[in-house]
Amino acid sequence: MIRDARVLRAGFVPQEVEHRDAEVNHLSSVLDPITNGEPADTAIVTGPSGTGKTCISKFVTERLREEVLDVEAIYVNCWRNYTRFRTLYQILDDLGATIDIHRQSTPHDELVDRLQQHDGPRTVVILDEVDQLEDPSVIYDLHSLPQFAIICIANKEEELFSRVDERLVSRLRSSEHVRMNKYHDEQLYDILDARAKWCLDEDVIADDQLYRIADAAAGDARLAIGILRTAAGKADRENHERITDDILLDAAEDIRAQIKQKSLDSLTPHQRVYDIVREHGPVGPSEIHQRYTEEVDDPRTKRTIRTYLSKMRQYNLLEAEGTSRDREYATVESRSAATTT
DNA sequence: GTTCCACAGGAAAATATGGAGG
DNA sequence: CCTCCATATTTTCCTGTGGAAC
Repeated sequence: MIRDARVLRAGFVPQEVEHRDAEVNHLSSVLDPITNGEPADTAIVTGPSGTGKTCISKFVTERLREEVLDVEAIYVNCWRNYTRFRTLYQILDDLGATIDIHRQSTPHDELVDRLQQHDGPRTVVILDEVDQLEDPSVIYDLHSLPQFAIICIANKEEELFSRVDERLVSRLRSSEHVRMNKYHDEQLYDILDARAKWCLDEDVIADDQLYRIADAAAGDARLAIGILRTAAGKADRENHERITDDILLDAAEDIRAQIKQKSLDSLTPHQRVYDIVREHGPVGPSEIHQRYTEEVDDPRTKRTIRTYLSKMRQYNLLEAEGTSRDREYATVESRSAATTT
């Protein structure tokens, strides 16, 4: 029943990108100078999750590599490589220039020097989730090297700009900016339909089911494809002829639970803090810490709890109201599968 | 207004953790 | 097993902010 499972996997780059012609062309035009061997500007791609930022960036660079012989593409996820050192190391590693770098004793500046001396083909560096970098100066490092074209991917441009210093802000403001919006339900349907045709046998899933997935995903393509993948996998394992509505419902729940669990897993065991906020409704920091201290063996200090809270805010698990003494934390209302009907 | 104080979050020092090499 | 080193986490110390009580 599943013809080609790759098509539904995360990170799959399709042959054709649906409904993103303008954005694809925009990004292509930024990289266009490379086809003549000239340096390209830095591009910034922003938009909410699941809008295809990573997808079109990879798509455009792959197409560029088909056109131009001498060009390399490097993809770095800054979420996983969130220090300046790691990011630079990752790039050098992909270039194959890390042979004699030992983490001891190699100063950061030498990594930049090493990149500068790199005289291979022109290289497009995709910095994904660049707003997760703890030290965004790595953008500056790369920005000054003409042999590297940079694509910065971030959720919100303001958050990106607020964290980099002045000189970089002014440079980034003048660079090309591709903004992505959430998909409409019909667009999402088209994407799902295309993937389903590729990956699944005919009649495994009905049109109206695809519509319902699109609806439940609320404009997030990654979520939508995840639901389809989970549903297809489950139907396959259980030897169903086709995807039933029950399976679909389960899959939608599974994916949401997975996403939340994934966020929770990346926190320390002291995530009890999250439970406290969930159980006691909107609540201020003092009360959180007080309750937390009572429930845990070796409590952390208030300052550390503040760090946890702000981390959970980043992960979209909590939201905060108020900026000073009036601040209260609450759990984020999870967009349920039944938001729209 | 003014004062007070809980709060946010940066910087740096202190401490825990992990992993390579003996 | 232990030691050493780098890295990761936590604590300490701190400044600036703005709501609340006066």
